[in-house]
Amino acid sequence: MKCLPKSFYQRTDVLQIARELLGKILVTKWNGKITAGRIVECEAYHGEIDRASHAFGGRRTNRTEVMYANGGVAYVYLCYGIHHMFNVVTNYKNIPHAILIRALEPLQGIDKMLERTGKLKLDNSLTKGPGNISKAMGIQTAHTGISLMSKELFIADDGTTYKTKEIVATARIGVDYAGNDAKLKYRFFVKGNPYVSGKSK
DNA sequence: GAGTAGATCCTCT
DNA sequence: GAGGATCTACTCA
Repeated sequence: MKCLPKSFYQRTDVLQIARELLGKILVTKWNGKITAGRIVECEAYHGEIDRASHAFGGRRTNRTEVMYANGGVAYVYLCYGIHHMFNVVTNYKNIPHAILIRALEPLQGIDKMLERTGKLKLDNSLTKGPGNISKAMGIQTAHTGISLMSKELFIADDGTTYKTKEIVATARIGVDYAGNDAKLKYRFFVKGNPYVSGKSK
């Protein structure tokens, strides 16, 4: 199992990277407590030309600044005042591409995840949906901008890959406001995996 | 099982 | 001052 190199993130095709992220392992290690989960669902955000992206039209503010950094860092922000959302920044400097991690399959530190989320036992909802992932992994907005190759937070590769036919591409969730861009098939997930987030609203 | 409302706060206008 | 890349619980059927 090895940590993904900078060259994985610093590529121009965010859709390709999103596909390849499926099967990779997201690891956090706060205060020596390891939690890890396999990525089974994610969404690509296509920078300035994507109406659903925070950086649409070249919007550059304190919040989105980290998306303009070189690929390989975390972008975490608060949504609806409650949910912390974890994104992977990709591509090169000044190109605000990002991938939202939407679902994980828990692998390590499950007891820790249960403790953080206040749940009593493991079920499909533990790491289903971006808000739940951040909660279970202990990720907060304070972690925005940190490297994905650091000791506390990184994405690893254990050789797992999914075949093209095991990966499904659909429209993204919760971005109806984005007009035609809401129909883009930028959401990828592993077919039949029970941790993939369910119905959209 | 399906639909809806409420939580709750940071960010940008 | 408004609204959002969401989730959960509760109502109603």
